Amino acid sequence: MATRTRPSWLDQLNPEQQQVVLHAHGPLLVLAGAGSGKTRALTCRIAHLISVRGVDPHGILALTFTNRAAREMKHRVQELCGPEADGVFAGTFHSFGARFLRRHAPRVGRTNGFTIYDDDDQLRLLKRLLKAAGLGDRSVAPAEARRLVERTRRGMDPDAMNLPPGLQPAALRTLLDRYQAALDVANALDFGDLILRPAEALEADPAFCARIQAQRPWVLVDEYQDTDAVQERLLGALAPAGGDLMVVGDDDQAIYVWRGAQVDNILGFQERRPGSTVVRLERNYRSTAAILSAADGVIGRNRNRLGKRLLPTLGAGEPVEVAECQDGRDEARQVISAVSRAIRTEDAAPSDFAIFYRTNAQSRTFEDALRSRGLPYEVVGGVRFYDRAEVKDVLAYARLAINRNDGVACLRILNTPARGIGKKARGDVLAAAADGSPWDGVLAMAATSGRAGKAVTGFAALIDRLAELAQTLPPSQALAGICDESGYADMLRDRQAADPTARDRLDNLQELLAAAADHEEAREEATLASFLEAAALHTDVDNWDPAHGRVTLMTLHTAKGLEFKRVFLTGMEENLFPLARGGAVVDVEEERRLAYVGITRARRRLILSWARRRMIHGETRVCTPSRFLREIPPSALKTQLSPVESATAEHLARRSHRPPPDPFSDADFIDYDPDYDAQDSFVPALGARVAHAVFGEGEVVEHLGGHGPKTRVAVLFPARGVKRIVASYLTPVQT
DNA sequence: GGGTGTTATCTTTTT
DNA sequence: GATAACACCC
Repeated sequence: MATRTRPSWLDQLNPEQQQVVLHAHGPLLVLAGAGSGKTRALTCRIAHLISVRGVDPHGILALTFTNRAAREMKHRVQELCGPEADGVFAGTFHSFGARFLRRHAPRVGRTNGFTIYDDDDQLRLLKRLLKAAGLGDRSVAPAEARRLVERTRRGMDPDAMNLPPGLQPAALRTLLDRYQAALDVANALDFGDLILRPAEALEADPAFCARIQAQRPWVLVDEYQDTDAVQERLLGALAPAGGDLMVVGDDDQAIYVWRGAQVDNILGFQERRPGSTVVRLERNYRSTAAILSAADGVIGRNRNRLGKRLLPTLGAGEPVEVAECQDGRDEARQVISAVSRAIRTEDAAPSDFAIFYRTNAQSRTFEDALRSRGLPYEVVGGVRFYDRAEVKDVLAYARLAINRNDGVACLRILNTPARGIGKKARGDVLAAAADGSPWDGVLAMAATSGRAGKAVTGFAALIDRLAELAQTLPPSQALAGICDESGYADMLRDRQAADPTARDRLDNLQELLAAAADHEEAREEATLASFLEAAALHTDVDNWDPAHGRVTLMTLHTAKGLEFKRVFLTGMEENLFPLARGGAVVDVEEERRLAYVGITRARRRLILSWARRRMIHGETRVCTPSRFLREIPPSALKTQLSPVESATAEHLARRSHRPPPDPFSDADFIDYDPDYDAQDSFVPALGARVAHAVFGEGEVVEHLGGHGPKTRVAVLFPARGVKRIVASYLTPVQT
């Protein structure tokens, strides 16, 4: 091997990081605790492959979950080895899938101009299909239908699912078929397709698959703990068993299990890829020892984890603080006062601060408080810019101009602004379309005389004119033309007197045009189509930049992967965090991992707040402090929690002093502590699908006795055989 | 057919 | 508290 000079940055890495960078060949699993420099190890490895081992950058594929993470990774590789890094593909799973499919569209029955249906598009389509199937009214909620679609994508069988009362497996199959057919007619693919279809295309043609593998033999995956079954399938196709696949993850930061991520991917990696190397990164370079102690105290309560240390490299730092507040407004007041005080007296900058919360609804009180104090702030997440109704409407015109068969787009703007195509005419259009696209219905209706026919003719002519714009003008000008020609901008202008939001909506359209202009700057060959794809795959955090110099407000989920000097973790109350649904906490361990993610974002200062009363769903509720507060070692806290709090959370305090059993002990049978999380356990029925964090998913084959959460059951795990387990260690698999 | 007002519903996290 | 579906009136 032609070894070039040993780069100086290699010496700045710790031995484990060096091991990652220098790893020669074969599968590599990196278990990286929070703040352990995993991105550094990842980027240095890529740089090392290129500049020392002489690997062709085009042979490197780095997959992440957000565009922001991908951009940052690429940027850092460029810093290390210069413009050579340009050849590396660093992108999200979805952007990789989209790019792959543009190139190989015919393999999945599409043309390369296919449209991407986002969540909202998917929901609208399902809603229409449900209505057409007579399941429209409350028997099957569209969101439920979407979950079922996603579940079948991950390989589940409708017959094995727990379906809502109004839906038979056969009806679900029909629905799925119609959904698929509608996507086919529309030349559209939904988010799930962007990953599933490439996997299927590769699996279907071994020679093709081998060619792709040879093109990009180096595959690196970040945040591996959040991959789902389909993503794992894609990775299986992209990297052969003994191939150079590197995955980096932290089972303690798995916060998307609710969305189908399977922690089993990371837990079972070594088994699936024999001969793999495992490296643990446990030295933390981000946070003070006090913050790490808090993080460790909380995550240590989880039973289902591989178990990692967080070794501090910094001093103890300031103790972690807990702020008790009277209500949500008081909480906002206290938090913002602390921010403002630190800026005044401690030379802190607004961008040092992050305010985290469990649900988006909590952001408002903080926004109000920040605004009245005149502090610059930025809310990241919530309603995505590209999900705002007016933005989606205008983009729907663009989509329809490019692709007349985009049914969701067509129906969305058929009568927006109002042009005389009401409920009746809309029904006629759909009837005329039959199994074809709604546009076929539009053309059929346009051929009729009468009032509706005339209106529809006008609509068809409008779309033809817009198509002309779309073909001849750059994206920003084409969109400007759409706002004008369609009458959409006029509609908003007319509404300004009556509707105070109309002004904001007009501003949003201006912002859309600006975003399109930015896109033109950034891409060599910017087209309206490429802008639409970027818009569909864009996330809110992609734009976030500490250089904006603002206080950052975001949910804990959005915070993953980021770090801040000073962090406020707010709403630390039972039922809010951990969040309860329908009166019960669904998965405490996942909530706890979320708390762990939040705590470990903080570099220097961490303040947790809780309110005695809080408005929830429009009514004031009395709250008790989160059990997670109790789980922080008292030695890491500035002030001890008051006795009142411990009285209200007595049972939580009691259980929190018991060490969790080791989930990896060799004992075939795991002992049960009745006080521990009893309220979160359930007793699965015979034949029920259940999940175990270590063994994965299985089926209950026998009841072995015991009562309530103590019930012991035998579970058949496809990969591991039959295990006898106490029910409380199992979670139901939603079907 | 369209626009307005009312009611009902449901509130998590998102590539 | 906010939004969406719904009913009613023009």
